[in-house]
Amino acid sequence: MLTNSRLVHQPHDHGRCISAALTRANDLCSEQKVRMTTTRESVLRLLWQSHQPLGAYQLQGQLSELLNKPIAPPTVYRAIDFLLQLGLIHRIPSLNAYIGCPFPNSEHSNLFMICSQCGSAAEVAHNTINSMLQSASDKANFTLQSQCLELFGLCPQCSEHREDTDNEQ
Amino acid sequence: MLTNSRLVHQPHDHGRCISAALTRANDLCSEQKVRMTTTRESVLRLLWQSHQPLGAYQLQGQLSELLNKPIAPPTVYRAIDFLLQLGLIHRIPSLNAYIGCPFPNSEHSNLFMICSQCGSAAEVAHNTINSMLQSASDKANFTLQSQCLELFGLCPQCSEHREDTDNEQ
DNA sequence: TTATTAATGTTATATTATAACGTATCATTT
DNA sequence: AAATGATACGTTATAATATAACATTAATAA
Ligand SMILES: [Zn+2]
Ligand SMILES: [Zn+2]
Ligand SMILES: [Zn+2]
Ligand SMILES: [Zn+2]
Repeated sequence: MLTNSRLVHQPHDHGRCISAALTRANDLCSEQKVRMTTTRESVLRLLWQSHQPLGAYQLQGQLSELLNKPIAPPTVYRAIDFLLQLGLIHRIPSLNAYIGCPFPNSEHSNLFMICSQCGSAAEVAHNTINSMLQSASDKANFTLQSQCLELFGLCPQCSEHREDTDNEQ
Repeated sequence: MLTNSRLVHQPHDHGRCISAALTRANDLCSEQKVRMTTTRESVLRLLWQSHQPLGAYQLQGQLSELLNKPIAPPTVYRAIDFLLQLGLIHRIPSLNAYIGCPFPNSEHSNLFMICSQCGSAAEVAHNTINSMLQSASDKANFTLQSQCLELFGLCPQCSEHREDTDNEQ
């Protein structure tokens, strides 16, 4: 099992998250002979500012501020599409939002644990779950191509707070 | 494991799917002392016309035709919200679409196998997968509240056709 | 340089969903 | 039956998310 859950839900040197992500991205771009432009890198950087998924129009606003010029939706969506293609980010459909992928190279399951309180989202690559999904598909004669798994609940931090307030009552 | 996969992907007496769904719905409504109105029942019926999820505006068009009068979006969304609340239908976020739930009473996992060819969606309630997700959440100190699992690929029928055309090449 | 491709700018519009407020319908009590 | 209160629906406007189409600019190749 591969996960960034601890990082997401605990204080950490987040600068390293960001720079690691950017390094991975640049490497992947040279490898695939595609261009990491200013717009694209900025969008990726913004998505890595926090461990919370951002919507396209949130990105638009922040990008506009960052680059100090007006940015129209297509620009944002183009950058998003590019990053999605390369597997550097994911779309979280139930939130209409996007988030950086912590392990863009490895096979993984697109399983997210999304906190309904603070909005953070941790990604988990879980081999056992993956192979169960595969075998469930096989049994149903369903040719599995891709998947999108979203778990909603309370992250470790918000769970604790919730217990605290529960106890106070 | 509970699934409507066979029904969805094989020829069957679909009238029974529809009437069973409507009966379940009416029972649930009396039980919960809420009203199954014409609009609501029509929407549910439309969602059960096929085993393919429908978008809100597709529903709007079909509802308008069925009731022979103009229907505005809020009317559709109200019916959808009502049916979602009762657990009679599900929203499939990655499609922005809605589909009838084949087993609205039982505990289940909201796992869908969605055919990218024909658009059909089968629902699967898989205890083992559910408990794995629960234990993965536990391990991460994540308080699981709800989930939404979408598998994309080819349904049995479309898989066969695909093989056929593959062989022709 | 020139041609070619790739990326971005710009305008308009499609698609999905909700807010706000008025009207009608249903159920309950008098 | 009439009055009341609650629920559902009608109507208009608008928010939020996403894409189409075409012009312009920037990077790469010939
Ligand atoms: Zn971090
Ligand atoms: Zn949280
Ligand atoms: Zn059926
Ligand atoms: Zn199919």
